[in-house]
Amino acid sequence: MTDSIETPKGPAQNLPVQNLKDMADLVSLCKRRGFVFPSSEIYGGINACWDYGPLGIELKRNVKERWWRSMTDREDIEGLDAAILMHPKVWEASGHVSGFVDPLVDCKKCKGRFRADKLDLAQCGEKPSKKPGEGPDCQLTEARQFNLMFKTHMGPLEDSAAVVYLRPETAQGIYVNFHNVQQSARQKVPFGIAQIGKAFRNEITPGNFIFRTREFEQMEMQFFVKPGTDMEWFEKWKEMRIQWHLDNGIRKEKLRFHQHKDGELAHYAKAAFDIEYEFPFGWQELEGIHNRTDFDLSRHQQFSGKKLEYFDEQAKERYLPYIVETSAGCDRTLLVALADAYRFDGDRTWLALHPSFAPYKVGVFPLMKKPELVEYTEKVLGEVKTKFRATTDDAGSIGKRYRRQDEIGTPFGVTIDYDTLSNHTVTIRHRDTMVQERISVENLVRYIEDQFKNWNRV
RNA sequence: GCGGGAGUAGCUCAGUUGGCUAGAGCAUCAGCCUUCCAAGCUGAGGGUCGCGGGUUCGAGUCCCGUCUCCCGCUCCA
Repeated sequence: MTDSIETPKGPAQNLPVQNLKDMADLVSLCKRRGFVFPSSEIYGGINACWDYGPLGIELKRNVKERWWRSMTDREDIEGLDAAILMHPKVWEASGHVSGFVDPLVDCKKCKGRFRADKLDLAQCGEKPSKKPGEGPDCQLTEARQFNLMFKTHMGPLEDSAAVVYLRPETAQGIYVNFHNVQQSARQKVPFGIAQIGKAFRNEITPGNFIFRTREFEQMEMQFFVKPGTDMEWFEKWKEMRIQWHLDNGIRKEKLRFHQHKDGELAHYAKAAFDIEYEFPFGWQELEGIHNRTDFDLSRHQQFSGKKLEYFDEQAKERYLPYIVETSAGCDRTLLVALADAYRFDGDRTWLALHPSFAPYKVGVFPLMKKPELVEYTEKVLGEVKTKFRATTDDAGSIGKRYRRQDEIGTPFGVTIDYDTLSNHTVTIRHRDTMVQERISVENLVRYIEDQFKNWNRV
């Protein structure tokens, strides 16, 4: 900017920057600063349930907004918000009633737990050369069924006829609305339907903070394509999805694809890739891209008795579209944003969040708590707020206030001092570099806008 | 569900062989000081010591029960 007047001395710090090593540090920061709290904490908490606090919900809304725009800004994608409670037959058709059940056995000797239907692939905890149950000391329990769907009752009477499930995935809401959306939005195949919503799974072992919880939010997009073009679209969406994460500022070396081999493929999938992120607790799935073929539509066609075929006017042919699915965990995307942004240089902790994720974009402060400076601060804050979510703080030293904002990932600090009163310039401080510049109040908003446009993760 | 670990302030902990009104640091809040990078000064708020029972003149401390959380074991958003 041409109106840059001077660059005051930055702090003489050149400490090596560390990234997140221990999830406990992030959990602690999240609680301390109001991103994520343990659910029902005053009652001792409840396993693997978490509440989003004031900053957490802003971050989450930003994640969802960015995903939603990336999808529905496209002419060939429509939005949807289906109900969590669906007709019970949906889950029979989807295969969840019969297939979403894991029979498990425990070994009392080696304390291992195995899937009863996959004992052949497992090994005894004490004698790896043997299969569970075949070692000398194995003491396997009876197989027990774990259905991963939450069940409840529709209506006040707990009559078995009225059993309904909390949806274990949002995708089915899209499939059953395929015709409604296609016709009302006058879409032609290929096109997609995007949805963000809660899903519920009675996981056997949840954990790792908000990584695996029993109640979670998915961001799913189901793309309906002509059979035969499915693999082409599959490849396209794979690339687009990983690019999205890169555009969010996630470090490239922390992301990778994991291809599902034949044994790993879900019952519905012809091809599947996971986008994995390297968390402190290892490489874990962040998003899945699946070629679900016509499995879902054909099953719903079969179970509902309703034709779900699409008539292609141009080719004059009728077919059941294939589906390419992109299914991202909202909470996981948020966790990746936080985990990837965590920085510590031995002294200062900050979140190098992408500006579009940051709960606050700007903090505006009086250099000191003096009436004339506070007054001017209010004025600037009001101006900045017309364009960005912004906050202020006048408690403690200016350095302390910078640190507070660093910890919650606010990209810019703007400070009003006595010179501001006479020449209407302010100091603007960059979160990641701590570099300061002097610019005029007049150009402040435009300057920040430009910075965001050309944002590069440090 | 099984095994292991842990519950004292928002966080990290101290609390003697059972014994004064349960403490400290950090954090928070109020004020002071400070013209640009935390940790300066004064003060304040905050705990039925996870919960229930028992032993005792007296329990954070001993005994019994119970709950919850954390870490592993199969989970694919």
